[in-house]
Amino acid sequence: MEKDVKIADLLEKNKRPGKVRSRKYRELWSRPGYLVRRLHQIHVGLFTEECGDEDITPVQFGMLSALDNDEEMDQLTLSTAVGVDRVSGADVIRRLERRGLLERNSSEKDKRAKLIKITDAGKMYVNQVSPLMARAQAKLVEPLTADEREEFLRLIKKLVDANNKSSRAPMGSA
Amino acid sequence: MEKDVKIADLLEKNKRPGKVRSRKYRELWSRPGYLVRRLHQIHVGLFTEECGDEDITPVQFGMLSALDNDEEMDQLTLSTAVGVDRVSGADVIRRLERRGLLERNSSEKDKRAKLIKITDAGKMYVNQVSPLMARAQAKLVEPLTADEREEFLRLIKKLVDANNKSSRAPMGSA
DNA sequence: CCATAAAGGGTAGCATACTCCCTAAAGTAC
DNA sequence: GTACTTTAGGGAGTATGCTACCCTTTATGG
Repeated sequence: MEKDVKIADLLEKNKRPGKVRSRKYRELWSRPGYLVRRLHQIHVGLFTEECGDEDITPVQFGMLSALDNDEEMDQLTLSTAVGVDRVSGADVIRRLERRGLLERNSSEKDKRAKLIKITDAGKMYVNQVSPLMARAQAKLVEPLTADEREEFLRLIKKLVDANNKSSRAPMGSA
Repeated sequence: MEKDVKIADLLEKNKRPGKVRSRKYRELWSRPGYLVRRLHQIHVGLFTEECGDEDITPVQFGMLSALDNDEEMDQLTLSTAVGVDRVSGADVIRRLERRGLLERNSSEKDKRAKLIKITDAGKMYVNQVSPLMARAQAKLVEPLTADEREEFLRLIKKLVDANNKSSRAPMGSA
């Protein structure tokens, strides 16, 4: 019954951890998604290193940046512009409101909506933190040559643009 | 007093939202860190789309992958290998243990350590989900040409390698 | 006008990903 | 061997980023 044995072996092999799968993404560091997650962690680390004394996070600063042109918008519009879903966005807004960096007022025209506006304190805060944020951004891509940096930014923009719909919080503007 | 007015204007301008700061990272989509965060969200979205029915997340799958060679390691070593800090790692381990995909036993040699080992169920699970994971990885970089994909992976690996120390959870292997 | 659908928002709950502070065990110095 | 430091882990607390469900208001179709 040599044949049966071979079939059993094949079945067994199919379940083994060492099963020969598509080699392509076998190692963690060969998985694009893994590398993106790691680079995101690194960015948060660099941002915190530069701006941590100011007690602010990348998303919070992104939101203040989006408001820094004095436009007033509802929570959903703001969240979409920053690229977070409305629930996370509402959390961030609450924290920034608590610190007096933005205002949250009920809309007259649409009683459902809460309109968000940056405060003077928020504007000054953005001006104060901007250079630190810029330094964190620069550090992130510093290991690349100027040419590589340009190419990297082109490629990642292409990926974000093309895949935008795959995220629950698609970018609004850009 | 025209002069005074001008100075006041300058001071005011310095606080204005529209103050001319370094233009480089003024727009959200020009900030590398912002693009990385968005691409990370997109990857999680794609992964969930492909593997969501299996009730698993990228980090959980990464951890099972790291254990899939039957090596036994303590929680810290495992967390480091996967690129998360020990607290997040312990959380993930707890959830995977609850589902019977890995085992967590106190070490004899070092009474502080908990040794983690993948179970047979875990190994079969990895084999089952691997093709779905691979599809999510492929989709993430699909918008690029083959050449661009290669270059993108080279550049992001370079960034992760060079900045590894900036993250709280530096990669162990790779 | 009225029923229904869509949109803005809220709460609850879960999963990463950290912080800080604590305990216990192991290693090191003297 | 005793004191000091380091290491593995636990617990509490915070921030992002989701899902799911519910309520209210607005818009739409007849």
